[in-house]
Amino acid sequence: MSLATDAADKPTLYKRIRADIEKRILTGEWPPGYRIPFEHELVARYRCSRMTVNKALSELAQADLIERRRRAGSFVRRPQHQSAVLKISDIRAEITALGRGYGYELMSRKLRAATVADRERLGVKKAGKVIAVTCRHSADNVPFAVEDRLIDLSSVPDAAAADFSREPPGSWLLHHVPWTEAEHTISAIIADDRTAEALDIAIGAPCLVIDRYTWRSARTITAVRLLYPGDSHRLVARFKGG
Amino acid sequence: MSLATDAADKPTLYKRIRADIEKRILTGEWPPGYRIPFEHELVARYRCSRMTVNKALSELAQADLIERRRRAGSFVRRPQHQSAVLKISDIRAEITALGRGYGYELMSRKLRAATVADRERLGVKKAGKVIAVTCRHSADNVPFAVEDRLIDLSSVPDAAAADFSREPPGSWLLHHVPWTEAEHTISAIIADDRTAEALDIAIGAPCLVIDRYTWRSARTITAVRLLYPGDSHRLVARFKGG
DNA sequence: TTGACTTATATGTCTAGACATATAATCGTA
DNA sequence: TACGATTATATGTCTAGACATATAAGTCAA
Repeated sequence: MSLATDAADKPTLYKRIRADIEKRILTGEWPPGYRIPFEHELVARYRCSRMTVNKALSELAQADLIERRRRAGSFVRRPQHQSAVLKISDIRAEITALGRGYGYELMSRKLRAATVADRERLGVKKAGKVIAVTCRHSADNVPFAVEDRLIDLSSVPDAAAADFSREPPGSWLLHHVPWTEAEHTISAIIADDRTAEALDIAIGAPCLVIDRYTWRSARTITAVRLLYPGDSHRLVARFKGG
Repeated sequence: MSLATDAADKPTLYKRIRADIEKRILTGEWPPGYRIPFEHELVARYRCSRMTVNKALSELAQADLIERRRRAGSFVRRPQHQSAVLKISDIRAEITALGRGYGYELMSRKLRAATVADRERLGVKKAGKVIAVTCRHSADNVPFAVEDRLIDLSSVPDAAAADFSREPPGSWLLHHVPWTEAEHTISAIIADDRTAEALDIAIGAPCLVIDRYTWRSARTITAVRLLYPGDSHRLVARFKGG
């Protein structure tokens, strides 16, 4: 179970080392917590320099497959099963990347003192000003999503000058404000009449909901709710894993 | 705009190089397509060996921030906004990680020759045997999700011996079969009567749907559809970004 | 037993070279 | 002009060292 390295081509040495270790981890031969061989042991086994095995191990550590501790060694990490990671950024980019015509429509934009509900949604305590934007994105003239967004002006004062009549707020924020953390919540709801009209679907039809909160170093930047037609839109994610 | 490196602490050199470049990319100073300095130029600028800048650039390439091309140089990549990454693995682990009591119930398990519909769903052409499993997951005795899964026995022959009466097929597969690629599709539907009964919700209530296909080196392993009560369950993802 | 000090060691970073390899650019030819 | 061969060059990988640093483990005293 350990001799055969079933590939016949010859990748570089450090990649082979990395793949060997990865396989042992993925097959469970080296379970979580297992201490993988020290660098000097791998150096002996593969007859190479330490930099070569170091590169292999560094990449495994970067991929969170192992954890490296000085003086102690390198250990197989528990797989991060419970956590879900979702990365979606910009609807305009998403649609144009699909080769479809992007359409944008500002439905309302209000600058106001934060209401209690606003403050709750943004998770801030102090009163301040916010911008509330509602808009619609479409792909090839078909409604794609409606967006309901709140921007904390005390975090993003520049946003007061943006009117979002042509550029969607998501794109604007992406280019003007670097974020450090985001949280997504996905759920499903039934379309109410207002939503149904905006998305051109029937009342009672299912909608996919994505709520996203974005922070920069513990400061809320924006909270956004995106509503997609549930039976037509699909959020596709493809990735490599282990 | 280029002198100050606002940090006062002294990280290692390659990390400083990496951070310097990353900052220029993220601020847009070096836009997508921009050719960043050659390794030998960075070597001159930072007065270090090539291996040091190579390590910095390799990590940036691994993070998909830059693309490296032999003879041509390293180029800032377009941000991968359009792509979504979703990582969900094991419902049992997910529920126990939340500190809730996990419950599992096998509703049906059938071993059969693959029907046309099965083959289509799995994306395979040859006839073969499959296992079809329907089961229910619950958290603290409340229905959490129903699972409808197809396993390709020609890819996972060992699965024939597993009866899934106690262990959910997702967990079993996770521990027995390493996968290399997965694709998720998220959508929303209205609960039909069978689903409504299994999830203990009203007919017509919204459901969150996750379809997942898993491959190992171009071979389909399994196709699974998970149905969650749309208004109660929430798929939460929190992550750091840049 | 506990706490403080010392030591051994695995990883972290770095160097100054080397050769391999893919490919952009150039040049020559049909 | 179009195509094929050559060359220059930036990256890819690797070596055999070096010193730095965090820390597990051992030592010794209170």
